[in-house]
Amino acid sequence: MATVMARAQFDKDSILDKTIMLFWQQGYHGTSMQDVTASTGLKPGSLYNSFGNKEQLFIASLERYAQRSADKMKLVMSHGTGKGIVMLLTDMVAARGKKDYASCFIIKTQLELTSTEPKLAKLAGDYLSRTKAQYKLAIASEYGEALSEVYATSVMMAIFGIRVYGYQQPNEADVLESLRLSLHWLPWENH
Amino acid sequence: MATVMARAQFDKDSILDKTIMLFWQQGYHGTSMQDVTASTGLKPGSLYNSFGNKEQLFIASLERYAQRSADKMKLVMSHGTGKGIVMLLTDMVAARGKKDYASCFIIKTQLELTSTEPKLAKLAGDYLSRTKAQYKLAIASEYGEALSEVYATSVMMAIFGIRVYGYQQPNEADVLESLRLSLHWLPWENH
DNA sequence: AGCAATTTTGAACAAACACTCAAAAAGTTA
DNA sequence: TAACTTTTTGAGTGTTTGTTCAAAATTGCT
Repeated sequence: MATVMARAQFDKDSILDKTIMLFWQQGYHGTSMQDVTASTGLKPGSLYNSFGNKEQLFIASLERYAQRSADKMKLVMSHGTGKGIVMLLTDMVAARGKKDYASCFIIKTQLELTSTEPKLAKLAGDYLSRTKAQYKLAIASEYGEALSEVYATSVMMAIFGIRVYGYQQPNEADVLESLRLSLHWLPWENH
Repeated sequence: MATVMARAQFDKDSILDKTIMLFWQQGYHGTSMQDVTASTGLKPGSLYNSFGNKEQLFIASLERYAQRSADKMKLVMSHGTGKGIVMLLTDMVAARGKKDYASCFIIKTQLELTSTEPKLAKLAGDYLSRTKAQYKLAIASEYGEALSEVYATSVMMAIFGIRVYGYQQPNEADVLESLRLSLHWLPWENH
């Protein structure tokens, strides 16, 4: 069986990076496949030939985004659990100021699609569960098993708080001070 | 000028209560006007004659929801600021367990529509700002002006955390314990 | 160069969308 | 009851939606 085939003329990953931005900012129902063809330059036929349909394209986008988040978390946490969490939270607080701020793609998916696209929402929920499990594991090794569940819960809730509160453009120092108060067990830098 | 007119055969508010449920659960883009006619029993003509268009119907729904939230907050806080906040947060944690849990309509609106329907997202953002301002005012009178900004920020972030984390169906006791730790200055009941 | 497989094209599709409107029905006053 | 106004009806508007497909172009291999 000869392996004779023509290669695609575009890079799937760079297409996904563009659809991530669309779905992330506009949501699943708020993004049309024509938005996608306009943004990527792909014709409908190529798009469907490569990615199947809208749902599968969304799943591929979400997976790529989640993988990147997980990679970043792993990298930062290698500096130590407490220090790593402080760095991650600080980064999230800083991201809030940027223009076109769009919270977190996974969180937005969970909120938007729980009722209308439960299959996609479950995907998002699973990513969030896995993230929490990773935090718990890391926290357990540095702060002990007993506290790890409640501490991991606190971290997750703090992340959700930051990501949603970001839209309000609150004072950065106030948010950081609030986090310092809430997560007093983390090794915040003295200021 | 004689006031001669036929009265509507339905109650606007009870129609709005039904559209609130639709928009709240499915979002703006995820809800079609046909969903609305199916759910309310109204024919398209009646619907448009009474509420204008989809955007205006959504605004009316959001306003009614926000008014109810504000009323409840005012009522509960009349028992005292600290006690009131504890009661509100405890209620939110309890709501998380119910089936068809759908976070908070206002928060979901902010996340879904910031990019595609900025006018509607701004409405939601304004409600959240007003809510925070009320918390700050109440906190200032019981805990002092100096702490009120950071404490109010903490409360808002805790609310966002609870409302999003609710989808994960976490252990209720863990969430409450995490809140007790984070908002240690509130008068939590001993347990 | 020539063949076979894949990819690209873009016009076209049915379904769903937000919304309209002329005619019929119903309500209010006199 | 009659006159007047508003409301209800539901088929129908044009547009946008997600998706398809036969034909053309491109690619890899011999």
